[in-house]
Parts: sequence; C-alpha cells; structure tokens
Amino acid sequence: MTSPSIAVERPRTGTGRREEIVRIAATILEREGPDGLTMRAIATELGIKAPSLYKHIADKQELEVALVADGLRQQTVAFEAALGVDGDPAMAIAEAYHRWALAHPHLYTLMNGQPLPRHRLPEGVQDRSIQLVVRSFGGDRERARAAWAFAHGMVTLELAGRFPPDADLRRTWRLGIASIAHPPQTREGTTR
Amino acid sequence: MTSPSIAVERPRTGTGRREEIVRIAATILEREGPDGLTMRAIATELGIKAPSLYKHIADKQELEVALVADGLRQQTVAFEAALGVDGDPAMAIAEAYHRWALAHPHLYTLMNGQPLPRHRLPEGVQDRSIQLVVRSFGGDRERARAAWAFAHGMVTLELAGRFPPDADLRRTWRLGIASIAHPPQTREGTTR
DNA sequence: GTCTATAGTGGGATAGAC
DNA sequence: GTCTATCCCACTATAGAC
Repeated sequence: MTSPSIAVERPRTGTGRREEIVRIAATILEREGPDGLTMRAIATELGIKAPSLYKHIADKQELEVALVADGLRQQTVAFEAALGVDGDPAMAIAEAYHRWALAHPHLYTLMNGQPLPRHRLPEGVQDRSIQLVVRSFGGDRERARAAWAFAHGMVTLELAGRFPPDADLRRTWRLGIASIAHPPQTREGTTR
Repeated sequence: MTSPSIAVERPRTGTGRREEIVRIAATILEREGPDGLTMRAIATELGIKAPSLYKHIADKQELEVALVADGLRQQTVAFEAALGVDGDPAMAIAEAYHRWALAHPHLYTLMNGQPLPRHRLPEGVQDRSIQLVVRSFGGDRERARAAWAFAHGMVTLELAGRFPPDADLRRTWRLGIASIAHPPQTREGTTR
C-alpha cells in the first residue's frame, strides 16, 4: 500500500533474518525441549545478543506461532508423500503421522498441546491436511476424527514413556487404525 | 527403626501438615494450572512463608509425586464406581475416564504428560486401574491399550481445545470405543 | 514449626546509543 | 541491525534465629 514496489513477496525459504531466527528456534526446540527455547539461547546461536531479536519479531509468542505454522506445513507434505504409495491409505497416513511426530517430538507437542491460535496463523494452513485425512477414511469425518484422537493418544503416550517396554506398539497401531477405519458393517457388503 | 513406636501408620486423610500441603497444592493446581503451582502460592494459601514448606517436604518434585499418586487412586475409585452399573463395561469405563479427566484437567496432565516416576510412587498404585480396564475389554490387553490411547487422545485434544466447536464428541467417543472393543470377527460368532 | 534474609538462577522485554 | 545497560519479574532452596 505505502510502497510502490510491485507484488514481490518475500521468499518462503528466505535468507531473511526473521526466517533465520525461526529456523534456529526450531533447531533449539527439538534439541533442548521447550525449556531450552529461550530468547537468549536463540540469540547466542545466531551470534548476537537477545535484545537484537526484537528488531525482527514482536515477542516470543510470535515466534512460537511461526514454528507451529511451519510444523503444520511439514505435516501436510508428509501426508501427501505417504498417500503416494500403495496400500491402505488410512494406515499409510497413520504411519506418516507417527513417523513425523517421533521425528519432531517437541514441535509436535507445541503444535498439539494447546489451542491453535488461528487468528495469528496464516489462513488455511492446515486445511489441506484435514482434507487428506478425511479422504483416507473414506470421507467419514467421524471416523477420521476418532482416528486422529487414537493417533494423538498413541503418540503422546509413547513420547511420555507411558507404554510398558514390552508393548508391541506397531501391533497396537494396526489394531486401532483398522478397527476405526473399517466398520463391521462393511464386512457384510454394506459399502455405504 | 529409630523410633520405638508400634506400627501406627499416619492416617491417609490426615490433618497432618504434610497432607494439608498436598491438599492445598491440588486445589491451586486445578485452579491456576501448572504455572500457578509455586511454593510461594502454596505457602501463602496456608498462611505461612514459602521456606517453611521445606520442613515438611523435601522438594517440589516430592509434592508433584504425591499429587500424581492421589490422582491415580481417585481414578481407580471412579472406575470401580462406573463398573457398578449396568451396560457395556468398556463404554462405562471410558465415560468414567472422560468425566474424571474433565473434572481434573491439570492433574490429569500432570499424571499423563510425562513418564511416571515409578520409583518414587507408592508400589502398585495403578495396578488395580489397569486390571479393571483390561477386564472391561474382555481381557484383551491389546484392545485395552488401543482404547487407552484413544481415550487419552480424545481427552487431551478436548482439553487443548482442538476439536471444532460443532463436533459431536459423544458420538466420537461411542464410535471409537465400540470400534476398538468389538472386533468384526465377533459378529460372525468367533467369541474366542 | 515458623520466621527473616538471602543466595542463586533464570526468564522476557525495553531504552537509547551507535 | 546491533550493542550495552538495565529493569522487573519469578522461582527453588538454604542458613540460622526464634
């Protein structure tokens, strides 16, 4: 509006200072956990002092929102990749969900452990993900929702170390997803 | 060992200072959330100063362990009560799980969001609960585990405000628990 | 069993100079 | 865009007097 420059958007994977900060923050979060993610730590890693960060971001919460948004986009990519291969789409997406969460445990928790600040988030940033999940459950939103809860429970309990060491989690995943995805009625030929 | 007193255990629901501290801590945790649970806050509520607490408990972690242990015992009682009534035991226990969690959201998170410090916990404090759940799933540990994950996921997503406002959660609960509890095979008469 | 005083640590954030 | 200096906050925990 104020600037005469044509619609040249900032590059997504930019080398801008702000993007750099978010990238470093993600690294620290995954390496040290949420308590390690301090403004001081981020600044140190960048080779600057903490107060300088505030020239690029308003406050810590803005940083966390950026991390969550990135995480949601990554998850969508992982889902799309998983659906590209053969096999039961529900199971494929569940496996992708599981894998992604284990690979980014702290970001996963940041993304799912509290209300999504939708008003601060870029619009529609998780719509595509939801779409993919629902579709892989035959368009049944109810079953997709139940499967989401099951998957989220499996992930958080595993991350919290709450399963006994001898539990066969792969089996539990298969049992849970299969039970939710395939209603008994289907077996009798009642394919909707 | 050192004291000659006979085996008179401290009363469970005692009026001892330590019990009082734990009770107040539970109140504050539920009222203010985990960040509000500070030694200062507990002391203030008791009308004393924070350092005085350390005459009764070793450190804050000991306090949290006591809270978790109490929570586990409460949950067991809730499960037992739920199984006393008619109906599908799996559904009954799931409803009890849901109700208890919503009534004690922050304690629930403290109990389930991190590894259980079993070595600091009174022995066998959750064995009875596990027993009840497994039994209500026909003795099938695998299904009981999957149902646990589903229930935990439902609770944490609801507590985190992650379900859309128009979601019919009662329906999702019924669908999830029924799907997991009753395998398709059963319909063909394969009742083990 | 309670107090005061205090240590020790750490956090987020701002002002103003350069 | 970075710096220094600093504020203000909060927390857990200990020492030692009463």
